[in-house]
Amino acid sequence: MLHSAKPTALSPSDTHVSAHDRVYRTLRARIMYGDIAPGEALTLRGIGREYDVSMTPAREAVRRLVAEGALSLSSSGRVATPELSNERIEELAALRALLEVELSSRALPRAHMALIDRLHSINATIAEMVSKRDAVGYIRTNLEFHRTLYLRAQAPAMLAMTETVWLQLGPTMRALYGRLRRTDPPQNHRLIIAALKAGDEPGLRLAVRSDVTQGLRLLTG
Amino acid sequence: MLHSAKPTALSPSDTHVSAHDRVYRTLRARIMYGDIAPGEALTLRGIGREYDVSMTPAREAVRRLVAEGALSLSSSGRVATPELSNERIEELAALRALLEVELSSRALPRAHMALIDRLHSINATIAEMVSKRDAVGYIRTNLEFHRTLYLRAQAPAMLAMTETVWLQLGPTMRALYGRLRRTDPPQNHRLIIAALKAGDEPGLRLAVRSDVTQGLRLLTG
DNA sequence: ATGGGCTATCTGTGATCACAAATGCGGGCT
DNA sequence: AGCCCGCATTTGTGATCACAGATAGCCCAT
Repeated sequence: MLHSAKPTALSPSDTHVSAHDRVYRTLRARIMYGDIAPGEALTLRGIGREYDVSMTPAREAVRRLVAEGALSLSSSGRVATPELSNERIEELAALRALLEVELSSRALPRAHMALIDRLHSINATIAEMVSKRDAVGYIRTNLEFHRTLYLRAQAPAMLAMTETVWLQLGPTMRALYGRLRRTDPPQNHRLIIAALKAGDEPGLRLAVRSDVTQGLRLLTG
Repeated sequence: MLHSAKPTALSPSDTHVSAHDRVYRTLRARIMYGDIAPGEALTLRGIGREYDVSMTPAREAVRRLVAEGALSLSSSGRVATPELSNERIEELAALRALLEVELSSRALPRAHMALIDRLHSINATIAEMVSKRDAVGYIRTNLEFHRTLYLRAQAPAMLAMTETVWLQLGPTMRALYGRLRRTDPPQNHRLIIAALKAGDEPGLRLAVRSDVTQGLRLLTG
Protein backbone atom coordinates (compact mmCIF):
# COMPACT_ATOMS: atom_id res chain seq x y z
CA MET A 1 0.00 0.00 0.00
CA LEU A 2 1.23 3.42 -0.80
CA HIS A 3 -0.85 5.32 1.68
CA SER A 4 -1.16 4.43 5.32
CA ALA A 5 -4.05 2.09 5.98
CA LYS A 6 -5.97 4.39 8.24
CA PRO A 7 -9.14 2.87 9.69
CA THR A 8 -11.45 5.86 9.12
CA ALA A 9 -14.08 4.52 11.54
CA LEU A 10 -14.71 1.15 10.02
CA SER A 11 -17.56 -0.81 11.51
CA PRO A 12 -16.91 -4.29 12.93
CA SER A 13 -18.34 -5.97 9.85
CA ASP A 14 -15.94 -4.00 7.67
CA THR A 15 -12.97 -5.84 9.08
CA HIS A 16 -11.08 -8.23 6.84
CA VAL A 17 -13.32 -7.58 3.84
CA SER A 18 -11.84 -6.45 0.57
CA ALA A 19 -11.39 -2.83 -0.30
CA HIS A 20 -13.74 -2.78 -3.24
CA ASP A 21 -16.45 -4.31 -1.09
CA ARG A 22 -16.06 -1.61 1.51
CA VAL A 23 -16.22 1.09 -1.16
CA TYR A 24 -19.17 -0.62 -2.80
CA ARG A 25 -21.16 -0.94 0.40
CA THR A 26 -20.57 2.63 1.46
CA LEU A 27 -21.43 4.09 -1.92
CA ARG A 28 -24.47 1.84 -2.18
CA ALA A 29 -25.81 3.02 1.15
CA ARG A 30 -25.19 6.64 0.26
CA ILE A 31 -27.06 6.26 -3.02
CA MET A 32 -29.93 4.17 -1.66
CA TYR A 33 -30.57 6.53 1.21
CA GLY A 34 -30.55 9.62 -0.93
CA ASP A 35 -27.26 11.08 0.21
CA ILE A 36 -26.30 11.81 -3.40
CA ALA A 37 -28.40 14.07 -5.58
CA PRO A 38 -29.61 12.93 -9.03
CA GLY A 39 -27.13 13.84 -11.74
CA GLU A 40 -24.19 14.17 -9.38
CA ALA A 41 -20.93 13.15 -11.05
CA LEU A 42 -18.31 10.86 -9.60
CA THR A 43 -14.73 10.16 -10.66
CA LEU A 44 -12.76 7.02 -10.04
CA ARG A 45 -9.76 8.92 -8.78
CA GLY A 46 -11.99 10.99 -6.55
CA ILE A 47 -13.55 7.91 -5.00
CA GLY A 48 -10.13 6.37 -4.60
CA ARG A 49 -8.87 9.48 -2.84
CA GLU A 50 -11.92 9.57 -0.58
CA TYR A 51 -11.63 5.96 0.56
CA ASP A 52 -7.86 5.85 0.44
CA VAL A 53 -7.67 3.13 -2.18
CA SER A 54 -6.35 3.02 -5.72
CA MET A 55 -8.43 3.25 -8.84
CA THR A 56 -8.86 -0.51 -9.13
CA PRO A 57 -11.24 -1.11 -6.21
CA ALA A 58 -13.01 2.15 -6.97
CA ARG A 59 -13.57 0.98 -10.51
CA GLU A 60 -14.96 -2.37 -9.44
CA ALA A 61 -17.35 -0.78 -6.97
CA VAL A 62 -18.57 1.71 -9.55
CA ARG A 63 -18.87 -0.97 -12.20
CA ARG A 64 -21.02 -3.05 -9.89
CA LEU A 65 -23.23 -0.12 -9.01
CA VAL A 66 -23.65 0.63 -12.69
CA ALA A 67 -24.69 -2.98 -13.25
CA GLU A 68 -27.33 -2.58 -10.57
CA GLY A 69 -28.63 0.64 -12.07
CA ALA A 70 -27.50 2.74 -9.15
CA LEU A 71 -25.17 4.73 -11.36
CA SER A 72 -25.38 5.53 -15.03
CA LEU A 73 -22.33 5.95 -17.15
CA SER A 74 -22.73 8.55 -19.82
CA SER A 75 -21.02 8.41 -23.17
CA SER A 76 -17.26 8.13 -22.84
CA GLY A 77 -17.60 6.44 -19.51
CA ARG A 78 -18.27 9.37 -17.24
CA VAL A 79 -20.18 8.11 -14.28
CA ALA A 80 -22.95 9.89 -12.40
CA THR A 81 -26.08 9.09 -10.45
CA PRO A 82 -28.92 8.91 -12.97
CA GLU A 83 -31.72 11.41 -13.44
CA LEU A 84 -34.81 9.30 -13.95
CA SER A 85 -37.51 10.13 -16.47
CA ASN A 86 -41.10 10.10 -15.33
CA GLU A 87 -41.79 6.92 -17.26
CA ARG A 88 -38.87 5.24 -15.55
CA ILE A 89 -40.05 6.36 -12.13
CA GLU A 90 -43.53 5.03 -12.77
CA GLU A 91 -42.10 1.75 -13.96
CA LEU A 92 -39.91 1.38 -10.90
CA ALA A 93 -42.86 2.22 -8.68
CA ALA A 94 -44.87 -0.48 -10.42
CA LEU A 95 -42.00 -2.88 -9.81
CA ARG A 96 -41.94 -1.96 -6.14
CA ALA A 97 -45.67 -2.59 -5.93
CA LEU A 98 -45.42 -5.92 -7.71
CA LEU A 99 -42.51 -7.24 -5.67
CA GLU A 100 -43.31 -5.79 -2.28
CA VAL A 101 -46.96 -6.83 -2.32
CA GLU A 102 -45.80 -10.37 -3.02
CA LEU A 103 -43.14 -10.21 -0.31
CA SER A 104 -45.54 -8.88 2.31
CA SER A 105 -48.02 -11.56 1.35
CA ARG A 106 -45.40 -14.23 1.89
CA ALA A 107 -44.31 -12.67 5.17
CA LEU A 108 -47.83 -12.54 6.58
CA PRO A 109 -48.15 -16.16 7.79
CA ARG A 110 -44.74 -15.87 9.45
CA ALA A 111 -45.36 -12.55 11.19
CA HIS A 112 -45.21 -13.03 14.96
CA MET A 113 -45.63 -10.53 17.76
CA ALA A 114 -41.92 -9.84 17.97
CA LEU A 115 -42.00 -8.64 14.38
CA ILE A 116 -44.96 -6.34 15.06
CA ASP A 117 -43.12 -4.84 18.02
CA ARG A 118 -40.04 -4.32 15.94
CA LEU A 119 -42.05 -2.58 13.23
CA HIS A 120 -43.67 -0.35 15.80
CA SER A 121 -40.28 0.61 17.12
CA ILE A 122 -38.99 1.41 13.65
CA ASN A 123 -42.10 3.47 13.03
CA ALA A 124 -41.31 5.55 16.09
CA THR A 125 -37.83 6.19 14.70
CA ILE A 126 -39.37 7.28 11.41
CA ALA A 127 -41.55 9.81 13.21
CA GLU A 128 -38.44 11.07 14.95
CA MET A 129 -36.61 11.47 11.65
CA VAL A 130 -39.57 13.38 10.24
CA SER A 131 -39.57 15.77 13.16
CA LYS A 132 -35.83 16.28 12.78
CA ARG A 133 -36.21 16.95 9.04
CA ASP A 134 -33.51 14.31 8.47
CA ALA A 135 -34.08 13.21 4.88
CA VAL A 136 -31.39 10.54 4.74
CA GLY A 137 -32.39 9.15 8.12
CA TYR A 138 -36.01 9.13 7.08
CA ILE A 139 -35.38 7.20 3.89
CA ARG A 140 -33.05 4.76 5.60
CA THR A 141 -35.47 4.03 8.41
CA ASN A 142 -38.42 3.78 6.08
CA LEU A 143 -36.62 1.18 3.99
CA GLU A 144 -35.60 -0.61 7.18
CA PHE A 145 -39.28 -0.92 8.00
CA HIS A 146 -39.96 -2.60 4.70
CA ARG A 147 -36.85 -4.77 4.81
CA THR A 148 -37.68 -5.99 8.31
CA LEU A 149 -41.09 -7.09 7.13
CA TYR A 150 -39.88 -8.70 3.92
CA LEU A 151 -37.09 -10.62 5.63
CA ARG A 152 -39.83 -12.78 7.09
CA ALA A 153 -40.86 -13.81 3.59
CA GLN A 154 -37.78 -16.05 3.35
CA ALA A 155 -37.30 -15.02 -0.26
CA PRO A 156 -33.75 -13.70 -0.59
CA ALA A 157 -33.73 -13.35 -4.38
CA MET A 158 -36.96 -11.42 -4.35
CA LEU A 159 -35.71 -9.17 -1.57
CA ALA A 160 -32.44 -8.56 -3.36
CA MET A 161 -34.33 -7.55 -6.47
CA THR A 162 -36.49 -5.20 -4.45
CA GLU A 163 -33.43 -3.58 -2.91
CA THR A 164 -32.06 -3.05 -6.39
CA VAL A 165 -35.19 -1.07 -7.19
CA TRP A 166 -34.75 0.94 -4.00
CA LEU A 167 -31.20 1.62 -5.06
CA GLN A 168 -32.28 2.95 -8.43
CA LEU A 169 -34.86 5.16 -6.78
CA GLY A 170 -32.50 6.43 -4.07
CA PRO A 171 -31.51 9.81 -5.49
CA THR A 172 -35.07 10.36 -6.67
CA MET A 173 -36.50 9.61 -3.25
CA ARG A 174 -34.25 12.28 -1.85
CA ALA A 175 -35.66 14.76 -4.32
CA LEU A 176 -39.13 13.55 -3.42
CA TYR A 177 -38.53 14.17 0.25
CA GLY A 178 -37.48 17.72 -0.48
CA ARG A 179 -40.77 18.27 -2.29
CA LEU A 180 -43.13 17.00 0.40
CA ARG A 181 -42.76 19.54 3.14
CA ARG A 182 -45.48 18.35 5.46
CA THR A 183 -44.84 16.25 8.52
CA ASP A 184 -45.88 12.97 7.05
CA PRO A 185 -46.70 10.45 9.75
CA PRO A 186 -46.34 6.92 8.40
CA GLN A 187 -50.07 6.40 8.06
CA ASN A 188 -49.76 3.52 5.65
CA HIS A 189 -47.29 1.84 7.92
CA ARG A 190 -49.93 1.72 10.61
CA LEU A 191 -52.33 0.18 8.14
CA ILE A 192 -49.70 -2.42 7.32
CA ILE A 193 -49.21 -3.25 10.98
CA ALA A 194 -52.95 -3.44 11.57
CA ALA A 195 -53.39 -5.82 8.64
CA LEU A 196 -50.52 -7.95 9.94
CA LYS A 197 -52.15 -8.17 13.36
CA ALA A 198 -55.50 -9.07 11.85
CA GLY A 199 -54.02 -11.59 9.44
CA ASP A 200 -55.86 -9.69 6.71
CA GLU A 201 -54.05 -10.50 3.48
CA PRO A 202 -56.08 -8.37 1.05
CA GLY A 203 -55.80 -5.45 3.44
CA LEU A 204 -52.06 -5.97 3.75
CA ARG A 205 -51.57 -6.09 0.00
CA LEU A 206 -53.57 -2.90 -0.42
CA ALA A 207 -51.74 -1.10 2.36
CA VAL A 208 -48.32 -2.04 1.00
CA ARG A 209 -49.31 -1.05 -2.51
CA SER A 210 -50.57 2.32 -1.27
CA ASP A 211 -47.48 2.96 0.80
CA VAL A 212 -45.18 2.17 -2.08
CA THR A 213 -47.13 4.00 -4.75
CA GLN A 214 -48.40 7.16 -3.14
CA GLY A 215 -45.06 8.80 -2.48
CA LEU A 216 -43.74 8.35 -5.98
CA ARG A 217 -47.02 9.50 -7.49
CA LEU A 218 -46.54 13.15 -6.68
CA LEU A 219 -43.15 13.10 -8.34
CA THR A 220 -44.49 12.10 -11.71
CA GLY A 221 -47.64 14.20 -11.57
CA MET B 1 -1.42 -4.33 -26.22
CA LEU B 2 0.88 -7.21 -25.70
CA HIS B 3 -0.93 -9.71 -27.86
CA SER B 4 -2.12 -9.08 -31.37
CA ALA B 5 -5.65 -7.70 -31.45
CA LYS B 6 -7.24 -10.49 -33.43
CA PRO B 7 -10.89 -9.92 -34.26
CA THR B 8 -12.16 -13.44 -33.46
CA ALA B 9 -15.37 -12.99 -35.43
CA LEU B 10 -16.71 -9.88 -33.77
CA SER B 11 -20.22 -8.86 -34.73
CA PRO B 12 -20.86 -5.37 -36.13
CA SER B 13 -22.18 -4.17 -32.78
CA ASP B 14 -18.97 -5.31 -31.12
CA THR B 15 -16.95 -2.69 -32.90
CA HIS B 16 -15.51 0.16 -30.87
CA VAL B 17 -16.87 -1.17 -27.58
CA SER B 18 -14.59 -1.70 -24.64
CA ALA B 19 -12.92 -5.00 -23.94
CA HIS B 20 -14.66 -5.71 -20.65
CA ASP B 21 -18.00 -5.13 -22.34
CA ARG B 22 -17.23 -7.64 -25.04
CA VAL B 23 -16.13 -10.20 -22.45
CA TYR B 24 -19.17 -9.43 -20.32
CA ARG B 25 -21.62 -9.82 -23.17
CA THR B 26 -20.13 -13.06 -24.40
CA LEU B 27 -19.97 -14.63 -20.96
CA ARG B 28 -23.47 -13.42 -20.18
CA ALA B 29 -24.89 -15.03 -23.29
CA ARG B 30 -23.05 -18.27 -22.60
CA ILE B 31 -24.41 -18.41 -19.07
CA MET B 32 -27.96 -17.34 -19.90
CA TYR B 33 -28.27 -19.85 -22.70
CA GLY B 34 -26.98 -22.74 -20.66
CA ASP B 35 -23.61 -23.14 -22.35
CA ILE B 36 -21.93 -23.44 -18.94
CA ALA B 37 -22.87 -26.20 -16.52
CA PRO B 38 -23.84 -25.41 -12.89
CA GLY B 39 -20.82 -25.43 -10.63
CA GLU B 40 -18.30 -24.91 -13.40
CA ALA B 41 -15.31 -22.90 -12.24
CA LEU B 42 -13.78 -19.94 -14.02
CA THR B 43 -10.50 -18.14 -13.49
CA LEU B 44 -9.70 -14.55 -14.34
CA ARG B 45 -6.49 -15.49 -16.10
CA GLY B 46 -8.29 -18.20 -18.01
CA ILE B 47 -10.94 -15.78 -19.21
CA GLY B 48 -8.27 -13.28 -20.10
CA ARG B 49 -6.41 -15.88 -22.11
CA GLU B 50 -9.59 -16.97 -23.88
CA TYR B 51 -10.60 -13.48 -24.94
CA ASP B 52 -7.07 -12.21 -25.41
CA VAL B 53 -7.30 -9.51 -22.79
CA SER B 54 -5.55 -8.91 -19.50
CA MET B 55 -6.99 -9.70 -16.10
CA THR B 56 -8.45 -6.25 -15.66
CA PRO B 57 -11.34 -6.47 -18.16
CA ALA B 58 -11.90 -10.10 -17.21
CA ARG B 59 -12.23 -9.07 -13.59
CA GLU B 60 -14.72 -6.32 -14.37
CA ALA B 61 -16.85 -8.63 -16.48
CA VAL B 62 -16.84 -11.31 -13.79
CA ARG B 63 -17.54 -8.78 -11.08
CA ARG B 64 -20.55 -7.53 -12.97
CA LEU B 65 -21.87 -11.02 -13.57
CA VAL B 66 -21.46 -11.78 -9.88
CA ALA B 67 -23.45 -8.66 -9.08
CA GLU B 68 -26.23 -9.92 -11.34
CA GLY B 69 -26.23 -13.33 -9.72
CA ALA B 70 -24.96 -15.07 -12.85
CA LEU B 71 -21.82 -16.18 -11.07
CA SER B 72 -21.19 -16.92 -7.43
CA LEU B 73 -17.86 -16.36 -5.83
CA SER B 74 -17.01 -18.93 -3.22
CA SER B 75 -14.94 -18.22 -0.13
CA SER B 76 -11.58 -16.71 -0.99
CA GLY B 77 -12.95 -15.29 -4.19
CA ARG B 78 -13.00 -18.34 -6.42
CA VAL B 79 -15.62 -17.79 -9.03
CA ALA B 80 -17.98 -20.37 -10.51
CA THR B 81 -21.46 -20.61 -11.93
CA PRO B 82 -23.81 -21.25 -9.00
CA GLU B 83 -25.59 -24.49 -8.17
CA LEU B 84 -29.06 -23.42 -7.13
CA SER B 85 -30.95 -24.99 -4.26
CA ASN B 86 -34.50 -26.10 -4.84
CA GLU B 87 -35.84 -23.25 -2.74
CA ARG B 88 -33.86 -20.80 -4.85
CA ILE B 89 -35.15 -22.30 -8.07
CA GLU B 90 -38.74 -22.10 -6.87
CA GLU B 91 -38.22 -18.50 -5.84
CA LEU B 92 -36.76 -17.55 -9.18
CA ALA B 93 -39.60 -19.33 -10.94
CA ALA B 94 -42.06 -17.33 -8.84
CA LEU B 95 -40.21 -14.17 -9.83
CA ARG B 96 -40.43 -15.12 -13.48
CA ALA B 97 -44.15 -15.69 -13.11
CA LEU B 98 -44.67 -12.40 -11.31
CA LEU B 99 -42.67 -10.30 -13.74
CA GLU B 100 -43.51 -12.00 -17.01
CA VAL B 101 -47.24 -12.14 -16.37
CA GLU B 102 -47.14 -8.40 -15.78
CA LEU B 103 -45.00 -7.80 -18.87
CA SER B 104 -47.25 -9.87 -21.11
CA SER B 105 -50.26 -8.06 -19.72
CA ARG B 106 -48.70 -4.73 -20.60
CA ALA B 107 -47.72 -5.96 -24.04
CA LEU B 108 -51.19 -7.20 -24.89
CA PRO B 109 -52.77 -3.88 -25.94
CA ARG B 110 -49.74 -3.14 -28.11
CA ALA B 111 -49.61 -6.54 -29.83
CA HIS B 112 -50.19 -6.12 -33.56
CA MET B 113 -50.25 -8.70 -36.33
CA ALA B 114 -46.56 -8.20 -37.11
CA LEU B 115 -45.71 -9.30 -33.59
CA ILE B 116 -47.88 -12.41 -33.86
CA ASP B 117 -46.13 -13.33 -37.09
CA ARG B 118 -42.76 -12.83 -35.52
CA LEU B 119 -43.71 -15.04 -32.59
CA HIS B 120 -44.93 -17.73 -34.95
CA SER B 121 -41.64 -17.64 -36.79
CA ILE B 122 -39.67 -17.90 -33.58
CA ASN B 123 -41.83 -20.82 -32.54
CA ALA B 124 -40.92 -22.62 -35.73
CA THR B 125 -37.26 -22.13 -34.92
CA ILE B 126 -37.86 -23.54 -31.44
CA ALA B 127 -39.39 -26.67 -32.94
CA GLU B 128 -36.35 -26.95 -35.19
CA MET B 129 -34.01 -26.68 -32.21
CA VAL B 130 -35.96 -29.36 -30.40
CA SER B 131 -35.68 -31.71 -33.36
CA LYS B 132 -31.94 -31.04 -33.55
CA ARG B 133 -31.53 -31.68 -29.82
CA ASP B 134 -29.73 -28.33 -29.62
CA ALA B 135 -30.05 -27.38 -25.96
CA VAL B 136 -28.34 -24.00 -26.15
CA GLY B 137 -30.23 -23.09 -29.31
CA TYR B 138 -33.49 -24.14 -27.72
CA ILE B 139 -32.98 -22.05 -24.62
CA ARG B 140 -31.82 -19.05 -26.62
CA THR B 141 -34.73 -19.16 -29.02
CA ASN B 142 -37.23 -19.80 -26.25
CA LEU B 143 -36.02 -16.72 -24.40
CA GLU B 144 -36.11 -14.77 -27.64
CA PHE B 145 -39.79 -15.63 -27.90
CA HIS B 146 -40.45 -14.16 -24.48
CA ARG B 147 -38.22 -11.15 -25.01
CA THR B 148 -39.89 -10.33 -28.31
CA LEU B 149 -43.27 -10.31 -26.61
CA TYR B 150 -42.13 -8.32 -23.58
CA LEU B 151 -40.37 -5.69 -25.65
CA ARG B 152 -43.84 -4.50 -26.61
CA ALA B 153 -44.60 -3.76 -22.98
CA GLN B 154 -42.35 -0.68 -23.17
CA ALA B 155 -41.03 -1.41 -19.70
CA PRO B 156 -37.24 -1.58 -19.95
CA ALA B 157 -36.53 -1.78 -16.23
CA MET B 158 -38.96 -4.63 -15.79
CA LEU B 159 -37.52 -6.46 -18.79
CA ALA B 160 -33.99 -5.98 -17.53
CA MET B 161 -34.96 -7.44 -14.20
CA THR B 162 -36.57 -10.40 -15.92
CA GLU B 163 -33.44 -11.03 -17.95
CA THR B 164 -31.45 -11.03 -14.73
CA VAL B 165 -33.65 -13.86 -13.51
CA TRP B 166 -33.11 -15.71 -16.79
CA LEU B 167 -29.40 -15.23 -16.29
CA GLN B 168 -29.49 -16.75 -12.83
CA LEU B 169 -31.49 -19.69 -14.12
CA GLY B 170 -29.29 -20.22 -17.19
CA PRO B 171 -27.10 -23.11 -16.03
CA THR B 172 -30.10 -24.69 -14.33
CA MET B 173 -32.19 -24.50 -17.48
CA ARG B 174 -29.48 -26.37 -19.27
CA ALA B 175 -29.65 -29.13 -16.67
CA LEU B 176 -33.42 -29.08 -17.01
CA TYR B 177 -33.23 -29.57 -20.74
CA GLY B 178 -31.04 -32.58 -20.24
CA ARG B 179 -33.66 -34.10 -18.00
CA LEU B 180 -36.68 -33.67 -20.24
CA ARG B 181 -35.97 -36.02 -23.10
CA ARG B 182 -39.25 -35.78 -24.91
CA THR B 183 -39.75 -33.65 -27.96
CA ASP B 184 -41.53 -30.83 -26.25
CA PRO B 185 -43.48 -28.77 -28.76
CA PRO B 186 -44.05 -25.29 -27.40
CA GLN B 187 -47.66 -25.94 -26.49
CA ASN B 188 -47.89 -23.05 -24.06
CA HIS B 189 -46.43 -20.74 -26.66
CA ARG B 190 -49.37 -21.51 -28.89
CA LEU B 191 -51.72 -20.73 -26.06
CA ILE B 192 -49.92 -17.42 -25.58
CA ILE B 193 -50.28 -16.56 -29.25
CA ALA B 194 -53.94 -17.56 -29.25
CA ALA B 195 -54.64 -15.36 -26.23
CA LEU B 196 -52.81 -12.49 -27.91
CA LYS B 197 -54.93 -12.87 -31.03
CA ALA B 198 -58.14 -13.00 -29.01
CA GLY B 199 -57.16 -10.09 -26.79
CA ASP B 200 -57.87 -12.40 -23.87
CA GLU B 201 -55.92 -10.98 -20.92
CA PRO B 202 -56.78 -13.58 -18.27
CA GLY B 203 -56.00 -16.33 -20.74
CA LEU B 204 -52.70 -14.69 -21.62
CA ARG B 205 -51.70 -14.34 -17.97
CA LEU B 206 -52.53 -17.96 -17.34
CA ALA B 207 -50.67 -19.19 -20.40
CA VAL B 208 -47.55 -17.20 -19.56
CA ARG B 209 -47.63 -18.36 -15.97
CA SER B 210 -47.94 -21.97 -17.07
CA ASP B 211 -45.17 -21.69 -19.62
CA VAL B 212 -42.81 -20.14 -17.11
CA THR B 213 -43.67 -22.43 -14.22
CA GLN B 214 -44.11 -25.87 -15.69
CA GLY B 215 -40.58 -26.40 -16.88
CA LEU B 216 -38.95 -25.47 -13.62
CA ARG B 217 -41.43 -27.53 -11.64
CA LEU B 218 -40.00 -30.87 -12.62
CA LEU B 219 -36.57 -29.74 -11.52
CA THR B 220 -37.61 -29.09 -7.95
CA GLY B 221 -39.94 -32.09 -7.66
C1' DA C 1 1.96 -48.81 1.17
C1' DT C 2 0.17 -44.85 3.40
C1' DG C 3 -0.21 -40.62 5.94
C1' DG C 4 1.57 -36.05 6.85
C1' DG C 5 4.02 -32.02 6.10
C1' DC C 6 6.33 -28.91 2.85
C1' DT C 7 6.83 -26.42 -1.20
C1' DA C 8 5.79 -24.91 -5.93
C1' DT C 9 2.07 -23.10 -8.28
C1' DC C 10 -2.20 -20.96 -9.04
C1' DT C 11 -5.69 -17.54 -7.81
C1' DG C 12 -7.68 -13.19 -6.62
C1' DT C 13 -6.54 -8.39 -4.88
C1' DG C 14 -4.72 -4.04 -5.27
C1' DA C 15 -1.28 -0.52 -6.98
C1' DT C 16 0.95 1.67 -10.62
C1' DC C 17 1.87 2.96 -15.22
C1' DA C 18 1.00 4.06 -20.13
C1' DC C 19 -2.30 5.78 -23.26
C1' DA C 20 -6.17 7.89 -25.73
C1' DA C 21 -10.16 10.54 -25.59
C1' DA C 22 -12.69 14.17 -23.64
C1' DT C 23 -12.90 18.37 -21.12
C1' DG C 24 -11.93 22.88 -20.06
C1' DC C 25 -9.28 26.95 -19.96
C1' DG C 26 -6.47 30.58 -21.80
C1' DG C 27 -4.60 33.30 -25.46
C1' DG C 28 -4.80 35.15 -29.85
C1' DC C 29 -7.47 36.69 -33.79
C1' DT C 30 -11.17 39.47 -35.93
C1' DA D 1 -15.27 42.79 -26.71
C1' DG D 2 -16.52 38.33 -28.41
C1' DC D 3 -15.32 33.98 -30.50
C1' DC D 4 -12.53 30.16 -31.77
C1' DC D 5 -8.50 27.32 -31.80
C1' DG D 6 -5.01 24.75 -29.35
C1' DC D 7 -2.84 22.83 -25.50
C1' DA D 8 -2.70 21.30 -20.59
C1' DT D 9 -5.28 18.68 -17.51
C1' DT D 10 -8.46 15.29 -16.18
C1' DT D 11 -10.80 11.09 -17.04
C1' DG D 12 -11.62 6.19 -18.04
C1' DT D 13 -9.33 1.92 -20.00
C1' DG D 14 -6.23 -1.68 -20.03
C1' DA D 15 -1.71 -3.98 -18.95
C1' DT D 16 1.63 -5.31 -15.78
C1' DC D 17 3.57 -6.14 -11.43
C1' DA D 18 3.88 -7.32 -6.46
C1' DC D 19 1.77 -9.85 -2.90
C1' DA D 20 -0.91 -12.95 0.17
C1' DG D 21 -3.74 -16.82 0.69
C1' DA D 22 -5.29 -21.12 -0.92
C1' DT D 23 -4.50 -25.42 -3.46
C1' DA D 24 -2.54 -29.31 -4.77
C1' DG D 25 1.09 -32.30 -5.66
C1' DC D 26 5.21 -34.54 -4.13
C1' DC D 27 8.58 -36.45 -1.19
C1' DC D 28 9.89 -38.58 2.93
C1' DA D 29 9.22 -40.98 7.24
C1' DT D 30 6.97 -44.72 9.50
